[in-house]
Amino acid sequence: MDAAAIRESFVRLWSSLGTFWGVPPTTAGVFGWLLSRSEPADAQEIMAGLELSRGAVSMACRELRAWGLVTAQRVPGSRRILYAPVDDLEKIVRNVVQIRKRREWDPILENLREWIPELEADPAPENAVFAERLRAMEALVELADSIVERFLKGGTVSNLGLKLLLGTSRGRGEKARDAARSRAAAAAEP
Amino acid sequence: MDAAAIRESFVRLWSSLGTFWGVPPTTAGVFGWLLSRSEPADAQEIMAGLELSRGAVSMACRELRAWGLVTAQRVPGSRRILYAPVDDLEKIVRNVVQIRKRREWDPILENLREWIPELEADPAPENAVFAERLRAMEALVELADSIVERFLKGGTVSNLGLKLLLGTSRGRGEKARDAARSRAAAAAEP
DNA sequence: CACAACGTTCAGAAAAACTTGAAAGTAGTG
DNA sequence: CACTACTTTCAAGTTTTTCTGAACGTTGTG
Repeated sequence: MDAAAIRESFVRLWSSLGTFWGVPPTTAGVFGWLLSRSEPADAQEIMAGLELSRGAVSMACRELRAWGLVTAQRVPGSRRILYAPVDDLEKIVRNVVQIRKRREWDPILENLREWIPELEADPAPENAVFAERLRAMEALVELADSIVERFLKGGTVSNLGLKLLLGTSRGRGEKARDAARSRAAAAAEP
Repeated sequence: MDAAAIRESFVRLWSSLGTFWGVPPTTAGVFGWLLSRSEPADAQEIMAGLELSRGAVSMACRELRAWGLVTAQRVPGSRRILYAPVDDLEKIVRNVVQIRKRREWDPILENLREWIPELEADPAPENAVFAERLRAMEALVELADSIVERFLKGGTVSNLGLKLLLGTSRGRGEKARDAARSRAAAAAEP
């Protein structure tokens, strides 16, 4: 498989990954395509490279800018805009996590906090189990929330990772992963 | 808002959450509906409760069983099957994470490991940036992988959470979250 | 064995999500 | 200001995903 084929597969993979972080495949594909190139590209190049319509490219780039995943720069003396991918992976993860948290987790927590007292006020016994489950859920979401919050505010990914990796009890047949782990930790903290 | 209305909103919320963990809304809705009840239910009740077709209920329940989120139990002396939601949140999270990891992350890692050496073998200089990005990505995915692996194999959620919460540097204006955190930690380790 | 009571399957309908392309907007230029 | 070179928008079309329902399979019963 040569470089061109790898690039193509990579873009395909990245496109299909879109669902995972909540954007349409084309949008994710544009980001992947940008990542696979060493230079920024303008809309026409993206159109040509991915066989997309002008409109699709425009919308994908807008979305990517909104996620903080690409930067746009105007070429002086022209209306052309060059798009470059943000390639700091940590920043990418942070942006995605932050936006999804706001969009998805925060509303959940709000709902739970509103529902639980109302359910508890209702004396019907068949609600007890439901209320209890909601309470457990609230606790878990709050916990997850504070972990994510801490990640967003502060520590680096590798920091976070190392804490977890080294701080927890060992000796459960983990040897196989040690090599990968060290490589990962070293590379993630450049 | 009375209990019935809360139940309804909860099911709606849970349905919309389906995308988040990778199942169709109806499937997620069935799980939410089961969670909102204190007793197991059979297919007919689910059909009636959610206005779904027989087929949809059957498929949703199969899927939920495959994810390890509901248990099925036959009523003795009848063909009827009662479905009960697994309500151990930690188990739920673990199952979802495990399945998604297998389906989505593992293939990514395999691809990266295959592509990187091939790209490095290609002398064309415009591949250097791409290769470098793939390496960074590999490192991050491997790190994430080992964290997830550890979570799947071992520590409890609250364990994991506490390690992170208490082990990392403090003093960045975190006071506001302390209350929520303690409640969460206490409730998650019953 | 035949019938009743359920569960399962899957081709096709319905709905949702995505993309296109043509029209409209805007910045540079002579 | 008129013209060109771009980008943005959005209604309509296309593709993908999800749901339905009728036909089929199984288990229990008399």
